[in-house]
Order: sequence, then C-alpha cells, then structure tokens
Amino acid sequence: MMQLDDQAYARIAKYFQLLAEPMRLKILNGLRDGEKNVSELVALSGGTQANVSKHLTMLSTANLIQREARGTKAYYSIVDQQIFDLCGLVCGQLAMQMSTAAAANESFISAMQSQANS
Amino acid sequence: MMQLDDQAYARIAKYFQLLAEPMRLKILNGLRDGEKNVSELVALSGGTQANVSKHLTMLSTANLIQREARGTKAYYSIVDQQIFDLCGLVCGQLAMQMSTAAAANESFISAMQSQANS
DNA sequence: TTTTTATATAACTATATACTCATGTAATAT
DNA sequence: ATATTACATGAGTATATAGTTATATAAAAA
Repeated sequence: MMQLDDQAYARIAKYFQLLAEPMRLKILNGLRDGEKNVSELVALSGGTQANVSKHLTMLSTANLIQREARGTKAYYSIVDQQIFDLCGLVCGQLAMQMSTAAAANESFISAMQSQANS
Repeated sequence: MMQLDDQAYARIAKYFQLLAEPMRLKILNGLRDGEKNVSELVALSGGTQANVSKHLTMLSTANLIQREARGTKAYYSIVDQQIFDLCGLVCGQLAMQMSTAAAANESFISAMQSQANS
C-alpha cells in the first residue's frame, strides 16, 4: 500500500472537492469544446453572473482553467483536457452502479412474480 | 459537447464529494491491499472509532466499499478497484502542477539572479 | 466625459458536513 | 446471567461553502 502523508491526502481531497459541485462540473463541461467568456457560461449554466464568476475564480485559482481578458470580456479555457478522463471514469462507475441496481431490481421483480405464482 | 441534465451533474458531484475528504481517502487507501475491520482502520487512520465508523457507513452506502460482519467484527473491502484509477489520475495532475510550479519557481529565481548580475 | 457593458468581489445567509462525546446494540467470553 | 469487545448511531457544535444582493472596477462606446 502506498504511504501518503496527511498533506498529500489533504491536497487530493481539495482537488476532488473542486469537482464535487454540480455548477462547476457544468462549467467545466461547457468549456469542453473550447474557451468561453463569462456571459456565455452564465447563459449556458443558468446560474447568476456573480455565482458563475465565483466558481470560475475558484477553478482558475486551482489552475484547472485559465483566464484571458480580451477587452471587457474574460475568456476561460481548460488547462488540461485530462480532467475529463476523471469525469469519464466517474460516469462509468455510476453507469455500472445503475445497471447493477437495475439488474437487482429486475431479479427482485421476477422473484416477486414467482412468489405470486406459487 | 455532451449534454447532461441537472440530476446527472448532481450525481457525479456527489460521487466526487465522497472522495473529497482526507480521512475517507486514507481509509480507501488502507483497503487497497484487501479487507480490513474497523479497529484496524481506526489504528491505521489515526481517527476516532466513531468518526471512522461514520465514514465507513458513508462509503458503504454509496457502494464504494462493502461490509461483511464476522463475529463482532465488521470487515470492509473495496467494491471496484477502479476507484484507485481516479486517485491515480488526480495524483498525476497534482504532480504535474507541482513540477510546473517548481519550474516556474526556478525560472523566477534565475531571472532574479540575472537581474542581480546586471 | 458620461454611460454602458462585462466581470469581480464584499457582506451576508442558509445549509451541509466533519467531528466529538455519549450511548445503543449485538456477538462473544467469563 | 453478566461482562466485555467491536461497532454503529444520535445529539450537539463548529466550520466550510454555495448562493444572493449590492457594489466595485475596468474597458469600450456614445
């Protein structure tokens, strides 16, 4: 087992924390196909300007996204596309959990049906 | 860009939330090489029994780990080893960020030295 | 110069969550 | 039967964080 010190766990946890927020995931997904400015992200996410701006500052501070000011607008973009591998893995996990749950549900239903027919 | 509904974002966020806690990461890492009971995990993590037990219940409810009671002891184990791929990716990200920061730091230092020598 | 547009941020509130302490519960040992 | 061991859980507290509203800032337009 790999030994990690408390600081390492704290850092990894903080990283996951950034991804543990629906609005931030939405924003990151919104940036998947290229840079967008704040207004675009506000429209896309359905959040308020202040809130989206705050999330962008958080993601930017953590270097998950980068900011480039052009005129009065601020364009944000993904720093490293590998971030989406993480989300992909999680989606895979959830998909598997759900299909397992669905299978369990089906066998439960057929068990109930056998029960009813006996 | 893949379109996800709000419920999907919420689920993915909740999954990441489980990993966004140092003690839970420590516990998961503690289970990397096989099942352990609660006392062992308490010793390993340095947490209190109550706190470790709560985290175990959370991870178990989310089906990241599974519980098997044997006698008075409860053995927990990882459900799907793929969970460690996630942590591995994050560690890679952080390692890269740190080496980038280190490089930036070095070039900053040498810039300061040139400055000093001019 | 004044106004408008785009974004960031401060102050505040509400909610979630991690932790501790105390206690409940269930299996084993005496 | 009682005590002990191993674990789970409820109550309470402290802290973190997401969200809102109002305001600050800075570039561009009028």
